Amino acid sequence: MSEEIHKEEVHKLEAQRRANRDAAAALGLNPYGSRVEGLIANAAARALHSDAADAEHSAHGKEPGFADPRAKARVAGRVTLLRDNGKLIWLQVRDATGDLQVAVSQRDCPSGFQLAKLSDLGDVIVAGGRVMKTKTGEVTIWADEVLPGAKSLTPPPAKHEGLHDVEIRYRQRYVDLWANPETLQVFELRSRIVARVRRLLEQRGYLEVETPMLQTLAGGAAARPFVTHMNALDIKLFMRIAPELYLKRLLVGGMPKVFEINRNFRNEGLDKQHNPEFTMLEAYHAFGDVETVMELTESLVRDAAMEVSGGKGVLPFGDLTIDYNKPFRRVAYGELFEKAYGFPMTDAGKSRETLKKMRPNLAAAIDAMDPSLLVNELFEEKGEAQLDHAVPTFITDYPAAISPLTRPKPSNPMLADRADLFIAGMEIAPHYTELNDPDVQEAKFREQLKGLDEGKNAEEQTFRTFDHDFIRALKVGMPPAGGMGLGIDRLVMILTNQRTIRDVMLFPMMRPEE
RNA sequence: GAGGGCGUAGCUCAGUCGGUAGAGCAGCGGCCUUUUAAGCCGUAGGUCCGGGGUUCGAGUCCCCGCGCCCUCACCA
Repeated sequence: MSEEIHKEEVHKLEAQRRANRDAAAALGLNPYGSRVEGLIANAAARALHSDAADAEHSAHGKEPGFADPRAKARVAGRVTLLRDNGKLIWLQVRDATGDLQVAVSQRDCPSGFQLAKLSDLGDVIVAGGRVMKTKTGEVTIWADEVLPGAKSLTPPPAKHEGLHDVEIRYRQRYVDLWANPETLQVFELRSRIVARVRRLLEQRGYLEVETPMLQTLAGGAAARPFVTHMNALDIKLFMRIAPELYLKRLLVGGMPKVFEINRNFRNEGLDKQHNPEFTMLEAYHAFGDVETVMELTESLVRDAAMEVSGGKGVLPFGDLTIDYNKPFRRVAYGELFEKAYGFPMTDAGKSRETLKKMRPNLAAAIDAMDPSLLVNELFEEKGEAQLDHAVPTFITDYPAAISPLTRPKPSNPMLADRADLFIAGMEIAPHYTELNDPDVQEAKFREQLKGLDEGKNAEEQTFRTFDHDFIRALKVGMPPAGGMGLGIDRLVMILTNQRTIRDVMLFPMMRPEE
């Protein structure tokens, strides 16, 4: 590409920045910087300020042989404000810990002053000098050095507005992160939440493992997988939809407590709570049951809430104030059902009538429907709505008929040993007493496959397959176990008060540009 | 998948009834050594998302398309 053609296409604002960059280079400075020793964060530099040292400097600064007691600091960041007063330039420099003012005086720092004159908003610079306070009380580095970090050829978003355009925020997260400090804060919290979850699991003796993300069969959940191909073996592969069946194999092998925090991939729609790749914690506890893992989840969520709230355990989510200190509420599925409809879910006749009234055009289909399925239709319509969104709540005792991969309750085989945690109306974690009888599991697999012959499309046929190796593993003998799955993205949403999953994912799925 | 909203300067946004394209910030030139959304003087900047149509005339009205957002539906 010829230089002239290239220049013709360059936006005027970029051309001006290129000219400033080249002028800095002409001063003998590398506009893209190099290694710098002794950098500290802006927050740390700010903390070095001392009023006493300032006072001593103003009292005796002009005396010969004066030893300046003010701390020195060297910081680096983006230029977010730039006020040129002629022979004194004020800069605001932003790093991950916040903004800090830097003053560059022509008299006190002639070489840095030359560079400051050539700086543009958005440039990365390094500044060092004494930490002092201006007469208006702003902690400031009075520069004795200014060095280039990286030239920004791109004009930044409006300095006080920040970047509003959500599409640019997601597509160019690198701009969003520095231009909108709230964005960086969410992802710092996310990192701390995940670290805290991991630490608690380790403290409780869970071993962190990594199981295949590329699988020859995509099992462990009912979802459409992404399909890919492996050249070396010339085989079809699936991106995993869940790690469940591999983690259970590890229980068979004798690992007593395992967990994995990693990505799942589901080839389904996108909305405020769904992204095609998302992060899931799954944990399994041999010789535990649904109660064991409910207690685990409650501890994990409370612990993470403490981390985010600075120990208070109370956090806002939209209009709600959610208190994580109290024991999470537990409500039986049947209880919510009865509260919503005024009759027990065992009353199949009334259930059928009620559903027909709600969906008069589907009356024929409803007549043919299995009672437990129509109960669940009704439940999803009004049952979950009975929950208080401000109170973290486990829904327990799901009907066994809608929980095919869960053990029935020993005390009542119509109910399943399953509980789902809801916070703010969002389902964030299911819990199960896991099935470990190979014959029962095999029968469930066959039942799932059978349903496919009627009505389901060919695409679904291709990925609903029978996992023979998993049955083989269960035949070796898997201890009884409790298992749970926690949607990390949704947990982060709730704890950081973000309304959409995209705001807690650094690079959410977007349609490609052009 | 259905419905609705949005797309205008680098950024944030106005744009009335269809009548020559606007502001603030950023930029450029000038002045200024304690500014705080610095100030003052001057100045430049547009594929109005793309394509077609109606009209004497379209940012504005109509049609098609693209992207994003919202609501609903689908989805263990």
